[in-house]
Amino acid sequence: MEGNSGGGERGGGGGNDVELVCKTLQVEHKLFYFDLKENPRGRYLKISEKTSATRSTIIVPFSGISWFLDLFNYYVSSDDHELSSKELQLDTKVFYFDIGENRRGRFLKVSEASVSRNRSTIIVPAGSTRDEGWAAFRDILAEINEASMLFILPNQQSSEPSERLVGLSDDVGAGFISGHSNQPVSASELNVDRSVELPAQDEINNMGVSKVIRADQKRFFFDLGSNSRGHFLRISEVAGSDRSSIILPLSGLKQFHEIVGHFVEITKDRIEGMTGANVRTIDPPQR
DNA sequence: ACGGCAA
Repeated sequence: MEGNSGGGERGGGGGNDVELVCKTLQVEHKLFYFDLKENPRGRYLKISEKTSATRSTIIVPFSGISWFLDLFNYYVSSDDHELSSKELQLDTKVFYFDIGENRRGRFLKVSEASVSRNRSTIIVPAGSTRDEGWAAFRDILAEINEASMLFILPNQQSSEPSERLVGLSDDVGAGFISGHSNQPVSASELNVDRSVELPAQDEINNMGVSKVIRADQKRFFFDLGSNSRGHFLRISEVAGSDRSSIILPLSGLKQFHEIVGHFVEITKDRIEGMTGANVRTIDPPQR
């Protein structure tokens, strides 16, 4: 997309990265490009704002896409002028969302700040009626978020530690993790020793929330835990004396939920009438 | 076709 003529980009410019999804949106006289891209390091969403004279780009880590969607939903659906600024921290990057207004109207400024690069910013006009500029932007994010699920790999979250979600400055909706309650996890803690597997059985410090479900002959245990590298959900399949687990960093939990919802949706005529009646809360495991 | 941000 974006008329990459000549192929001059190389060495970190992302010019050779594979484009998975490309969309454009015009809001007033601005053109926004949304490119979901992939390279050997992982996936990311590039959002560019193009006017006749200028171009500005932000790079959203894959794990941040659904947070962007939620934040735009917040700015679209919240009432009038009680909108506050928000911060979204994604490992090494922080995104700042700020409302502004001038004689051309209201706008949402989204700034990306990272240690290595200059701050870059895009500005999304609210639009004249019902925030339709923001709503259209939100709709594109929703489409990309939806489409990204079709590309996701089982390893996506845990294989991309640089995209680990750290926290959000403020609660803006039911789906948000409140990063300031309990013990916020610092980025430095999360970045320690990336080469090691996330948890070990004996360093699990459970947080008192466990569930078990029975499906046919299998039992699945869901346990929250944490270690020096952060919080995670462990899902264990237990059959006889064998137990195998997957470890899901909390940064991946939201997308995990959305993907499960996707499969519930497309299989709903086959699972109709199967309730969650055999789900019960159990005592937390002892260490 | 605007034009914001902010170095």
